[in-house]
Amino acid sequence: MVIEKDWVVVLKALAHPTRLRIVAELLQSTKCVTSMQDLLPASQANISQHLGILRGARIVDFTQDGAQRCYYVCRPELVGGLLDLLRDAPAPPA
Amino acid sequence: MVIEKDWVVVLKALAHPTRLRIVAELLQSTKCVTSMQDLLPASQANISQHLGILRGARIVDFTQDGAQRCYYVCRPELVGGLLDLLRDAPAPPA
DNA sequence: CCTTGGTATAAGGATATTCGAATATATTTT
DNA sequence: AAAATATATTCGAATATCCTTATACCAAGG
Repeated sequence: MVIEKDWVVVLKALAHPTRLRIVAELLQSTKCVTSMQDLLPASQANISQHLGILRGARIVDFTQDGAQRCYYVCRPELVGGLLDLLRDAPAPPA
Repeated sequence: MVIEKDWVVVLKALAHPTRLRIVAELLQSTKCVTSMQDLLPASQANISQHLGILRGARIVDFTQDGAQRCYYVCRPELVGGLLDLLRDAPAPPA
């Protein structure tokens, strides 16, 4: 199997607790940065930094709505599928 | 959705080109460290370190066969599923 | 027991991530 | 235009990751 460099970028972007929570929330519904502050224990600057990383991995994108940016997961099948697999993965045999 | 800390450990373990190649190879067939050296551009020590990380994430395990350790993916549905998703994921809309 | 082949670990320096603090930019409201 | 709101960026320090080198461990054969 050929490993694409892009895959590592995606995995690295998701391999952080805050970013994984962000995409999980965004899968439920699109959200602006301010409303994410109410859901996550992170500062505005930090959330914005994480969103920049997720955007760099082309996992999320946004639509501008006045001063707000409405973020959404731009590859929902991929991200949703990954979360499903992780949720349903049986614990490894001890 | 509740984000398990374990998920991040798994994602982090896979978010490295060498480790992703290791698990892709191990999905094909179990392999010992020496034979992985022929497949990957990495030193024995480095491969061993990566295997240690993958083992810490409970992604791989091994059976001892004399002096050799026969590594295998201990959660093939999870790892195989992740690779399938990445392979089939449509490029994000430009 | 000594050597050899297979694998793991320790130590170290280089590089990358992470997060807070401060600042910048853009948009709306007054 | 000034103030307030929403978001992004820059900088720096703490921390983590990565890889190389050297060394240790362990099992089998002689």
